[in-house]
Amino acid sequence: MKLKTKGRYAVMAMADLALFKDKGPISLTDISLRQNISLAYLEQIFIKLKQENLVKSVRGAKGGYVLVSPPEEIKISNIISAVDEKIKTLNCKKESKKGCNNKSSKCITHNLWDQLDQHINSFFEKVKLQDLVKKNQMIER
Amino acid sequence: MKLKTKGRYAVMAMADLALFKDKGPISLTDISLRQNISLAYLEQIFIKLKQENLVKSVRGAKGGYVLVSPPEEIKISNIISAVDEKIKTLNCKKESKKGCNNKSSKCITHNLWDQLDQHINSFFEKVKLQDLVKKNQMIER
DNA sequence: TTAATTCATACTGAAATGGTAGGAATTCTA
DNA sequence: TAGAATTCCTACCATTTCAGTATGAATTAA
Repeated sequence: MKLKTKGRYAVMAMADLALFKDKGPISLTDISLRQNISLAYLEQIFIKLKQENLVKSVRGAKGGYVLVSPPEEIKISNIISAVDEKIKTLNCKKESKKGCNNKSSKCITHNLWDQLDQHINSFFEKVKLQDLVKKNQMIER
Repeated sequence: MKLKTKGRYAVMAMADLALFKDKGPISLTDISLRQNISLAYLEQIFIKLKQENLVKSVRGAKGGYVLVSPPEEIKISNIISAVDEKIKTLNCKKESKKGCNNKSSKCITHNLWDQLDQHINSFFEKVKLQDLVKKNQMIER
């Protein structure tokens, strides 16, 4: 079970934005350099973050991205789900795939995976962007 | 973030074993039919479960597999890790890959992922095989 | 002896992942 | 007003990983 890079990078980039939130729009070039993530890839990620209204963009030279809300209001779950990292450890319910839809309704482990999903989601719900940056506040620059 | 089939199937198969634990060795053919998992795939899975001493095998006709410990002593975490579903949402620490090993030691989100891993693992630690089967006890035969 | 099983290993098709590439649109600034 | 710095958009692509198949043993109960 692994997180995908998109989810990770999204959180890292958002944390970066939070860290530098008083410096006006932050360009993806900057984030790319600081976090060591390919620019083109970041662009794709930010399209989604923008669609979900987590960031807003400023186009043109001196442009970049800005957080829409203060870091203490942004949940990690928002970020992860924005780049569609589904926390869905199992695709059981809907699709009558192998492994579920046994003779007798739900498969034995169905509830387990449901609970796991909830468990993970609740973790991401609890943690805010602010929690990530407060320790790193003055580390760079 | 998704669980892989190997982990899922392993838990399902173990639950099946637990459900029929008083019937002597259970063949993979049976499990395959009941849980609707390919036999050959189950074989691979059980090699690992055996290596980790979660099941023991009885070879030859009328053979099959038996749980080594009672279901109330088997943690889901044991099963999952046996088939090497690593709960390692990030490969940050060791390999100096992109995303970590920034200029300044750990990446901003490093701790987050560590905590996530712990969170998930603790879930799997808490749940025992017995918890899965008790509700299904007498459902099939 | 034969059928039912576990054991072992190699192979494979398809899908997902983790990006690149290229160019267009926008806007600040010199 | 030109050019540089940016976001925006979309297509493409190379690996890797996944989820299994396939094959052929070795073992043992009946």
